[in-house]
Amino acid sequence: MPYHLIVQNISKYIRLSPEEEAHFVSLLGRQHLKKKQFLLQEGEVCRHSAFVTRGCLRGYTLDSNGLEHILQFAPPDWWIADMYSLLSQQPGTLNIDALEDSEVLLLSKKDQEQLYLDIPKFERFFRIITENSLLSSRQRLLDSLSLNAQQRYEAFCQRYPSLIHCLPQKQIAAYIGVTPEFLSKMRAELLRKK
Amino acid sequence: MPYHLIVQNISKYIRLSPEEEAHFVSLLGRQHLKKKQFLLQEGEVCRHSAFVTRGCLRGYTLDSNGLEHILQFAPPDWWIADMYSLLSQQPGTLNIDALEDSEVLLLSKKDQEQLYLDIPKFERFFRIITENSLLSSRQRLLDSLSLNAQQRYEAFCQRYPSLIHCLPQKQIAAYIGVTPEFLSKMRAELLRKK
DNA sequence: TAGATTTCTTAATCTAGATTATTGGCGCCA
DNA sequence: TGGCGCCAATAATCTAGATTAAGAAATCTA
Repeated sequence: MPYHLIVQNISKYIRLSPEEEAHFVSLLGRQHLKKKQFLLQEGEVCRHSAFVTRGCLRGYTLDSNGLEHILQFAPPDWWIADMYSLLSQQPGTLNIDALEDSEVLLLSKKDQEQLYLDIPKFERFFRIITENSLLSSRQRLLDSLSLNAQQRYEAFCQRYPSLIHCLPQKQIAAYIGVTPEFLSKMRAELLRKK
Repeated sequence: MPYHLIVQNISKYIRLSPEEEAHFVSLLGRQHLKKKQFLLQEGEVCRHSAFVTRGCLRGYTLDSNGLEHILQFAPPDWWIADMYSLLSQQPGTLNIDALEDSEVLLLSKKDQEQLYLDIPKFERFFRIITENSLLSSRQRLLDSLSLNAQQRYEAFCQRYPSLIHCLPQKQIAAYIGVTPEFLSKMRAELLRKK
């Protein structure tokens, strides 16, 4: 059963009766993704929120030069979606793919809207996780405005300690906003200091 | 009466009965701010959400070199707070001050929590405005990762057309993340092209 | 197992934007 | 009326990080 993780995730913020819990779980789809497989591609309309139960996904965009800019990594116990596209139901700009073989649970936009009406506690749940996302997004924006590349790398290491070793460096470089060459140089300098 | 603006803001997302509306309005405090006056300073605990009815506020942090980094401008009809501090009730890092003489309506954290219990529709309201904040925060993060200074300036002009003329250039420079000197140079180049 | 593909490193060169300094304009107010 | 403080413009110099290139190492694939 891959459901205990999501049930536990929700119970951090709201308390569901067994029936409510069963109803919620019945709405969830399940999808396996192979490494490099897309959950969502630029230009598509995002129709689901995804909750990761295994593996690791990433959300990124391509700029006009074809460079990848990573908005978010999603290891297990995290939610991921193209929020803009999900909310507006317009074609989005986010690509979401799997960095390794992964499994996600899917909640459709339609079911989510209905859930707000059937079990209003879910308004609270999604309000709180949206607040948390907002906090981390703002913190990252501040980091990108006020820290240099080395400080951003250190911040990344603190925030995602589990990912440093399992992720290829070019992914980390794209996340902190430098070229892989420059990250390599920084790492060499950090090593030399110790 | 400064209340019609906030009532109208809320009615975009939820429908309140006259009694609910009156109750909500009765919770609001009112504060006038002179130009340069602080609503909140670094190190304080943020105890209110503020809704701007007149003037313009800004939220910014100071980095280790004393440089200002502007997270948000808040013209009338916008909400502003140090979300991190408001949610955690820990001392925050945000400074919020008035760029011109302004008026805000204040909703205390305590009243906001109680409002969620008394009128659950407010869960929905704040979920939606938090979602919208998240969208704009992510978009700005992407801009800062993928656009150069000139493109960020153009994006700013599109997003805050009303502010371009009433704000001193150093505020705009701090927002888009360049020095005032460089903004001046870019503006000169843009003029030359036309 | 070889060959192909991707990842990481190092190094030389280049550039967007920072830093520092100087100037002039403009409002403020004693 | 003049002096003071703030703001914007310009220009010279400097630097963090990009770009380009090339080789070594690791991983995939047949």
